Amino acid sequence: MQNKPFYLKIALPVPLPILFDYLPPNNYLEPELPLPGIRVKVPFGPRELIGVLVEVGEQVNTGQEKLKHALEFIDQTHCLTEELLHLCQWASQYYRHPLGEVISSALPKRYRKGDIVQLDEDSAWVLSTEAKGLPSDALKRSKKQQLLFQYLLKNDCASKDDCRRLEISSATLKAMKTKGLIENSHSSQPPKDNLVATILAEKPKPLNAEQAEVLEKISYHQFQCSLLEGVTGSGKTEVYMQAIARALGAGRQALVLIPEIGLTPQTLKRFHQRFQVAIAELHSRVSELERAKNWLKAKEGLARIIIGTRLAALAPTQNLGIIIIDEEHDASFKQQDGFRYSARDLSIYRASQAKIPIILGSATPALESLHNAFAGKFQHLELTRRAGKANMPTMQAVDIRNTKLSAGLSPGALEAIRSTIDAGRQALIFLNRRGYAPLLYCHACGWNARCPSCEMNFTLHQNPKLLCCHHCDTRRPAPTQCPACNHGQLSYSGTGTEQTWESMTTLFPHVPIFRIDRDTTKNKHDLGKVLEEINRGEACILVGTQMLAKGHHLESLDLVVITNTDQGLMSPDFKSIERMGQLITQVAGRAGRGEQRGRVLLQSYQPEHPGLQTLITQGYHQFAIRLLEKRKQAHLPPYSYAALLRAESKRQQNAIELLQLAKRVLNSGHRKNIKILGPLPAFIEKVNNRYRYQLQLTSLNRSNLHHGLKDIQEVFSRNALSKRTKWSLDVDPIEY
DNA sequence: AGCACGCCGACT
DNA sequence: GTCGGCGTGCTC
Repeated sequence: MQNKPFYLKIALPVPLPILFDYLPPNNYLEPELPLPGIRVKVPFGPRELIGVLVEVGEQVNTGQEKLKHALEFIDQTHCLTEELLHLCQWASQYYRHPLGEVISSALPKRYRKGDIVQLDEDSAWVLSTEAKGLPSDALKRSKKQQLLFQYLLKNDCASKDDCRRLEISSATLKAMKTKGLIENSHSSQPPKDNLVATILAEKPKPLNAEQAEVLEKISYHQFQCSLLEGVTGSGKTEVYMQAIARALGAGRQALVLIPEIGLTPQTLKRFHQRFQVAIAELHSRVSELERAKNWLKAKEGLARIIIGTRLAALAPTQNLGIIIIDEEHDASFKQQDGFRYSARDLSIYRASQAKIPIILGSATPALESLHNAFAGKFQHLELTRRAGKANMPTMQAVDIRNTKLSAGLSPGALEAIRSTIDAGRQALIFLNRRGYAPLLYCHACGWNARCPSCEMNFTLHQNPKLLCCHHCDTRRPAPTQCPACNHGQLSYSGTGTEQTWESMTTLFPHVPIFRIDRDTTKNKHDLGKVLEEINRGEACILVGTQMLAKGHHLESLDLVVITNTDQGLMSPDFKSIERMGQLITQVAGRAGRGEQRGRVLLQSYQPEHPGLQTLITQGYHQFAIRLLEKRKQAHLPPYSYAALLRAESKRQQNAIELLQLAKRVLNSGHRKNIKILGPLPAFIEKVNNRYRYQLQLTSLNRSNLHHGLKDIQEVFSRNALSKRTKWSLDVDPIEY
């Protein structure tokens, strides 16, 4: 028995920036103190909650009379590893978010509910005695059955992962089981050593000189952050995989983060084909149970590669050896609500703590990353050549001033599309606008269709004929006459994907036209199917939004037309031009991946815009250097630290007043070195009947800003208005 | 965040 | 008379 009384300091999933003190459970008589990281069930007001033990203390911060006994310890050993608990604590501080909620978002739902998750005995398939006697070509009538049969003749058993890699479906397994050819074996997998032969399922591809040089610069025995800047198609993935292989060879695990959109079956297939180690997937498409199991496999070190989206940045590991962040500039690495963390930045900190290498890869690095590379904080690695015979596409601005556009396309662009089709190749029309037209109005009285809850224009959709608000979910039937003056005809202006698609079918009646946007690819399989169809290589025209911009390999694509290039040049958000450059470069990267040189046309009303010109003539890297120079002059990130305080309320005044309060807090405190901008209305001021305002804070001194944020939170915690008004803090925002 | 408590308006 | 609107306060 313990000779001193002790108290449990517990993080609970409530939005309060404190730990709660509890007495140990009544029946707790163990001689040992409980370990931080275990889950605890506790009474909390009128309800019961699952929390995580963060500390065992001898003092309490509250009156003794308030103390309650915890109900029970759920775990025997830690649920959150020490490393992960530390990471959560750091993130809670850095992003000014309550620890309990940070921890809660690190845990899979099953764990949050207090479930005990168990791994089933790793079931593997073996041949039945009967099947062992069959001749080796016995199953030649079924390709997949034959494949597994042959595999099992050579190897004794096939695990789930093996089946997955061989692309054996559950239907095939079921069929073979019914026929009595295979059976389940509960013998656990043979322990694998770390010889390259047992890690790799296929030979690595030969590297070109650049790739080999880059790979040699990764060091494995210390913290090292490398920015791998490689043009699209330069073979970054191959570098990742070979770097991962080295970490695995040293008996360690690898964590791979990929943007939401890039996590396609094809990407996963490449990893499964290359490695014959257990791979745990962690992303929102994995079921809750499976996610909990994969999480546990990662924690136990059973999964050697953990691959997933942003949420995998908080996956537990046993002995992590390397982290890869693919497409590190991608916005999906930043959580945009609740605990607003950057999976990239969190991972960099994680790597530094674990003393391991981390690779940030992108063809279009974020300005912060480039800045860090130039400043020597990151190792800057470059891949400048496309693998194989592919060349970089040529880019060209098309002046559309005083030009008659049809379906948003200039005569020159149409001509280019026609000749691409005539040559039997494919063309992509890129426009970032779903629907038929972004504006429906009355030519007679000037009425226009507006969403009543957002005060933004409705987008006209034609099939089905609806007015849709792209900011909230409001949709309603499109009127056929003017609701204001009863004029019989309504007009529309602007062009969306639906309209472009329609015009293309009229202009090119014998050419297949594919529209690819959120409306046409509702479920995940749709996109895969269309891409498969496209990659058969026949001449066709694609009309698509951002969905098409990233990651997909389009072998026969020669021409890309970007119709509304200027969109990114006019936004008040200083980051929007950076995003525009990234998007254009990424879309352009879709073209000319085959042997044909690709061509990109950028339609613009300001073709002489210096930023656009730099991008076109000198490429993304020079474009980025130019933008960095401008940011430096304006003391904007990455040359200063930024945070955004957002407030929203049905009452406009509440949102504004709360931000004014925050402003007063900063002004009256000793936080002289924080620049305050606002309260300003958000880019879209009203969404869903709620007014949104923001206060933009920047400082040359991070700790100064940090303390300012603390002051604001401190005042808010004692303020009534802050309870009536929804507000949030965003450290290192990516959207303003 | 939840959940209880408490104080006002329009209903069977 | 009560049902339920949400403003306020508390959670070890």
